[in-house]
Amino acid sequence: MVKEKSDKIHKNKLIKRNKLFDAAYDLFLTKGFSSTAIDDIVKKAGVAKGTFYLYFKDKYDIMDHLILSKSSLVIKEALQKIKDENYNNYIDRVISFIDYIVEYFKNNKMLLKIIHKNLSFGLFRKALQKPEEYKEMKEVADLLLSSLKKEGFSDDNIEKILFMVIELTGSVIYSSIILEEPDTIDNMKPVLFMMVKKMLTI
Amino acid sequence: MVKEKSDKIHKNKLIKRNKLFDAAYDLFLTKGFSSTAIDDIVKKAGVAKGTFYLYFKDKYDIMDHLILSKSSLVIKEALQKIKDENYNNYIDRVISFIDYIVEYFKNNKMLLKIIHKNLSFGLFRKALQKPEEYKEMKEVADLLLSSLKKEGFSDDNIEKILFMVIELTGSVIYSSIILEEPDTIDNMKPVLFMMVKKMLTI
Amino acid sequence: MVKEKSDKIHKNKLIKRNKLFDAAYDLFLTKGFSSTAIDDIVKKAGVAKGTFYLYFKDKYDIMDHLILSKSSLVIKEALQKIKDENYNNYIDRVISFIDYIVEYFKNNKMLLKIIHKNLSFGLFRKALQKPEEYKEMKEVADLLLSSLKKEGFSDDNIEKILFMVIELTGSVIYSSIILEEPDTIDNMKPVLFMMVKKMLTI
Amino acid sequence: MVKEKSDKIHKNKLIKRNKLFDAAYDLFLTKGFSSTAIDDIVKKAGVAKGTFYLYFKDKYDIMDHLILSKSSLVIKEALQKIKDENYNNYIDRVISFIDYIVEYFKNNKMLLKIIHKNLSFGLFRKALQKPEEYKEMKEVADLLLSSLKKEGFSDDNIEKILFMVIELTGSVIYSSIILEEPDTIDNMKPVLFMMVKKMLTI
DNA sequence: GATGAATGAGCATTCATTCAT
DNA sequence: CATGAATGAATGCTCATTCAT
Repeated sequence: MVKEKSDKIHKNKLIKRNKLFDAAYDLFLTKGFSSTAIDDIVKKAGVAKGTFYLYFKDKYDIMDHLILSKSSLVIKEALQKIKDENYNNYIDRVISFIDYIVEYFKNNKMLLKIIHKNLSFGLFRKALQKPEEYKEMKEVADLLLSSLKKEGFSDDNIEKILFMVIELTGSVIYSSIILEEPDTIDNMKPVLFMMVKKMLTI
Repeated sequence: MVKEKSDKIHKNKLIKRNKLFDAAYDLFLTKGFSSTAIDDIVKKAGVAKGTFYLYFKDKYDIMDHLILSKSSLVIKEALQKIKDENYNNYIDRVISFIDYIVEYFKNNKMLLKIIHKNLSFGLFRKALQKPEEYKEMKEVADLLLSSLKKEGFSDDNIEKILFMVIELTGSVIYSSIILEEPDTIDNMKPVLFMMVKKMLTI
Repeated sequence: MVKEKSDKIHKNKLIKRNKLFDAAYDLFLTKGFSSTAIDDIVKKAGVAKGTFYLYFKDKYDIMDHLILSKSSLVIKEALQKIKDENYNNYIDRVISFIDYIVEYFKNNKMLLKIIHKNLSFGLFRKALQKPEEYKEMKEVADLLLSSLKKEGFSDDNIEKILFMVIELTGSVIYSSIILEEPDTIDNMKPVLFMMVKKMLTI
Repeated sequence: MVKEKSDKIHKNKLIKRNKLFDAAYDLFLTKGFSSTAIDDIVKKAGVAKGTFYLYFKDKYDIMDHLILSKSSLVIKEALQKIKDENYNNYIDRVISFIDYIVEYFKNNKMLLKIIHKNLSFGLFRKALQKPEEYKEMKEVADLLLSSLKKEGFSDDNIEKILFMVIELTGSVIYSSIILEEPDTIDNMKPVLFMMVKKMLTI
């Protein structure tokens, strides 16, 4: 009886939190981050202003959670894809991984605009640090790292190189999709892949 | 006589503009951009509030000019350096260019923080588009581009590759100097150079 | 219990709104509209600045409400008077109605200054459009309209003529009371009544 | 020699003043009075800001001159028209006078918006008080007044009645042309004429 | 007379945060 | 847990006016 009740309460709490989360996501996408006031979020979520502060510290807090959640999703999907495809070649795996992310953001420009240059290694690392939630991710990520290790890259360098690949990818994706600078993403992709291949070849 | 007069006025205007410029620079460095109010800037510059709006549209406007001015300076110096050194090898030239910039920002962390990830190709291009002011820069930049061309890179790819080199460099510099992520800049440098060499080798 | 609570809150809100309303009225009367800052209003009302925007959109909004409220009051009283007096003659009714308004503003020059030429048909109509609040007004107004109709005025013309009578009265009241132009109100009144009688005679 | 010179200077002064005048007129018409800054006026006029203050006290000053100038023009034209037409009947003369003004503002809504309810007797009187400039106007106005006098109106009442006719006309013109309230000007005109006739009939 | 750079008071408006209910 | 009225500091921006040249 008591357990049921607390479950219900817990569920209700989660519902409110999610309502805020979704409302914020929608508003950040449509109005942009800085133009979205907490007032807007709570109104859209249908809760009182004070309630917001029960679940999040401030606008930046909910934004951080949003970026983490949305980016983790993409990365998760991308990792799942290369897990499913079973490439022999580790480079093809990375390229496929990158390709998935590129295509994802081609279709989600607004999200890309928001998470902007936060699409970075730091995020990647953060995602990997929540082991409970990202067990499977970690698993696949390790696969990638061990592949590179097998190829003869030094332990020290593997992480750094992966970091650079991710940063480069993030930069190109943002710049070419949002600004078409220096060219469209479709024209950049072959060059990007070429560069990534070079970077990952010993 | 008349000319002298207008010269003096013109000079005075330049002085005021620079006062605002310098004040804003100092404040952005110490307090950060978003914590700096226009009130702070004019107080530090010793001019009236309205004067600010005589020279700049708003805080973002002065920031843009600041980023462009400060970054141009670094790039100019770096280009001058590789011009002076007369390398035979075009890759060495690029590496030397990057090295200068890395070292510069190692000693100017606050500036780096401010111009953040604006240290990018877009900026580079902007600087090159002010021909009157950046004649020498253009000259050396062309040298670099022609070197790559000579090496057999296709016209189409040269710009894209250079873009990626710059973006990667910018990302690594920012991340490693400010966040020491994934490692310190000194530990990242050799790997960065390695990657850049790979990217620029046909 | 719950009802009591919400009643209390509702009451408090009304009190705050009225405080702002009264403060604005006082200030508009003494300092004039354009010289009154929102700062002045909230200071006088003893509430925070933000509170103002909880109840009114801006200075013009509170002004509109003020004009409507104050003018409705006068019109209401004037209508009540002619209702009480039970004239046989419809023209005497109108004259009496006008006379009440003239005398009212003779004793409230400051209010007249504020509502200026807003004392017009538009206002009159606005007031009549809030049926819940102005049921009695509507009732008496209809009496007036039907009187004119009975006299043989065409339906189409009744409204127009009434409009003109009101506009003329408003103009004369403002001009003669505030500017004594072209003469004092006491000297204008007989001529005004004469004109109104002519206008309402078929 | 000296005279020529001062003539030229005087001419130049007049040119500048007129430039400001025309610029202000254009801007008030297009942007509205309160949205027009002195900055806008001087920029459009092609003179320096300080120059404005050489000719006008402030924005209200130039506005007053504008209203007087533009309204005088209309009234002058209307008076000229009834002078030319040589009606026997004084009422027809007044009706024709009003008709001219109505038609004028039907085609100059923007001007009407600006001079708003300033189209009043006060203005009429002001115009008549500048004898040098408005000699002809005075002449025709006197014709009108004497006509009414001849009809048996008492000296005292003539001015008051004329005042009311003008005020009523102004109100109806503004309300019906700008707001179409309570009806369009074309529907209001016959009723207005009817009322005016009644007011002017002994 | 003419200029236009400089001024700075003045003001509306926003919005994160609190807290009594 | 939830509410939402109240707060008031913070701040960008305008614009009439002045005055040295």
